[in-house]
This record gives sequence, C-alpha cells and structure tokens, in this order.
Amino acid sequence: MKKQILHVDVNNAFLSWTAIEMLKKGSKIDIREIPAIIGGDESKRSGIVLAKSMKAKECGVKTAETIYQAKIKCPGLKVFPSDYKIYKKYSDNLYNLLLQYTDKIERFSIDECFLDMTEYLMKDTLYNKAKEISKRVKEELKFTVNIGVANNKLLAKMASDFTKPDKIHTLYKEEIPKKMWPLPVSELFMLGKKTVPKLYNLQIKTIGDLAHTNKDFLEKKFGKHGIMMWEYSNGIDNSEVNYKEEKPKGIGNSVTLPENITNIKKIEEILLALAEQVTFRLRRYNMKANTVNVQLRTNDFKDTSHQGKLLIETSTTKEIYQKAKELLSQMYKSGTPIRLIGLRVDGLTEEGENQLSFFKNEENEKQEKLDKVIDELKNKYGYNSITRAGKMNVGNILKLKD
DNA sequence: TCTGGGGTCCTAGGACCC
DNA sequence: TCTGGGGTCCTAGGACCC
Repeated sequence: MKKQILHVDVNNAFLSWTAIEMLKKGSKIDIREIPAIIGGDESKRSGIVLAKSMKAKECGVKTAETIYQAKIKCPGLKVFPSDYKIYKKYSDNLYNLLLQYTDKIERFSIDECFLDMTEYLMKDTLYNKAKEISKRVKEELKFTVNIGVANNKLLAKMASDFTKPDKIHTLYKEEIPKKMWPLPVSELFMLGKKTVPKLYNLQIKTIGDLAHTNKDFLEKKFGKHGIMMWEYSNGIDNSEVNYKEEKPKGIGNSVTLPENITNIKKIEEILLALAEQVTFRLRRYNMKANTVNVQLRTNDFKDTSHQGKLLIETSTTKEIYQKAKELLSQMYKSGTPIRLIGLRVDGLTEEGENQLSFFKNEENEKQEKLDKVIDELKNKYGYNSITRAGKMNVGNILKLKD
C-alpha cells in the first residue's frame, strides 16, 4: 500500500517563535517584518546566523554565515539571541496539535515533523489534511509552516522545501521530472558542500542529471552514499516514519571559548564542567555509557578527538571526568592554542541492563549517591545552583542552561 | 569574512583472532 | 622464509543534517 506522508516544517522557526514571544511581552515590533536574525554572540566567538527574517533573506543573508558578514550585506540588521527553552515550548505546541491528526509522528528536529497519515485519511485527501493543518497552526499557534505532501518521506521533505513561506506542495511520483529534476543537485537532501563540487566535476549539475547517471558508476565513486543519492534523485525512499520515542545513542556537549587557551589545567576545569553537564543529561535518561570522547579544536580550526572505552559502563561525573582527563593527556600537545573543547559519551545502555553491576564497589556507590543528591538540587533550584569546587572559575565561560 | 552546538552514520586502517 | 583470507572490534576523522 502506498504511504501517505506529510512533512511539516516551521518557517523561520527560531525567528518566528522569538517574534511571537516578544509580541506577547508587549513588543511594538514584529521582527518577522524587519531585517532581523537570530544569532549567536560575537564577543564569545559564536557569532553565526541561526535564523533570518524574509527581509534579511532578501538582502542575501544566509543561515550559518557569520553575523559580521550578514551585517555587511544588510546594514541596519537587528540581531536577537536564541532561547531554546522557548523553542521547545513552541515545538511541543506544534507536536500536540499534529497529534490530533495521527499518532505516527516523527520529530525530525525541533521544527520539523514527518506524519504518517496512511491510516488516518478516511474520505479526505492528503492534500486537504495538509490545508487544514496549515490553517489551524496559523490561527491557533500564530506562526506559519510549509507542508510537503507525498508518498514517502524523502519526497515530502523535498516538497516542503520548495517555495516558502506558508505553502503546501505536493511531490508525487509523476511530478518528479517537472518539480524536482530541474533543481540544482545541491538541493537534494544529504548532498552537502563536499559532494556537490565532485558531482559538478562529473558534469552532474541538476537532480535530473543525477537521476540519469548510472547507479553502479555512482556506487564505485561514492560507495553507499552513491547508491543513496541515486535513489533519492529518483524519488526512491522506503524508510518508515519513526514515531517511537528513541533513546539517544550518544550525548555530548562542547564549548567555543571566548579566548584560546593553552593551559592544561584550564582545559581540565572545562572538561569537568562538561562532564557534569553530560552526565547530568545521561542520568536524566537513566542511562550509562561505556565510551568517552574528548574533542579539541585548535585556533586554525583543526579538530582532533580521542576516545576510550571504560571497563564498566558508568554515569558518574567523576569516572567520566577521569577518563576524559586521561584522554586529554594523551592527545594534548603542550602549548597548542585551543578554541573549542568537547566531551561526549557513547555506547549508551539503559540502567538495569548493565551486566556487570556486581562489580560495584563502595567508592562507586558513594559517587552515584553524590551525583543523585546534586541532580536533585539542580532539578529543584536550577542547573547552576550547585557547582563543584574544581570548576568555580569556569562557570561563567560555559553558559549552562537550567 | 572568521567561522555554534547538537546529533547520526560511514569509512579506512590497525589490531587481533582463527 | 616471505607471506592467505576472513572476520570482528576499535579508533580517528569526516560528511551530513537541523
């Protein structure tokens, strides 16, 4: 049976949501109507564009470029900070509205959902459902969405990306040659800035060119990725809408430092803060990790990482931090200016499925109890209400969220 | 120009085993 | 001496997404 899929994509999500929040608080201006962006903080060296208004887009402002660059293109551009707490709230509002149409919803990101409507159409058409959803979101939630209407996820996603904002597009099989093939290959999902130039060198410039390229040739050139791009360009995608809540496979946090650092003790302090943050999230999922990964970015934007396995999976701040410190000492070349430090844990298992729990010793149990007490305080009074002695002086570098 | 932060998946090469 | 073939696991790095 043919799948009936919708892809719902919030238009300029962060900017729209910030605009609504500002209006609610009495702001006289709607930042959707002026050249404006949501951006990072240039003084913290994280000054990139996260979202832009239509007026900013008309100036040529692009997502992920530097704010500096955006201001050159668009003098008088207004910059507003992001607030993930607010975004989560609006994202949940959208999800709850969509739940009234199907329970088979995949939250693809904070502002995108796939809906499997196959069993929920009755007499109505998929397109009419899209119209109804679009109208209700606008009226009830005060922002607009693009909706892609198709028979698989890939085509629905491509369709929602056509023209914006507040549009519904279909992309059925017979529409592929007319609607998708003329587009530049760079528009195809999963073709990024490394692959596109390679395709251009092969004279593959449009999605249609790619669709008509020999599949085996692409496989030889690009491996699995080659097969995937051929299938996508021909509108082939058999993946299911993954509506079940998934546990994460890894959890990581990283920070770009306001200034480069070369002092290993300082790096360790930041690793401790990151270990606290990462394990706090890990414990919230009731999970443990068996692999620790430390990432460093140097001043010239070179990334290096080292990972190591733990003998026994853990979720304690202390053990993760100790492993991280060990990895750091293996990889850090004294005197190298460091721009970014990251810590992530992988190999996650749910609490209770750990086979080696009888290895628990007194020290470990003591740490687990300590972490639990700290977590409860953080949950009650906010993440920054309690902090470890070792990282007191880095608390203001890491902007940790409550 | 001066470049975020959170993820997932893939690949190549090395270690090790039979 | 002069070198297989297959398999698994691990790691570092990279590509891509939003």
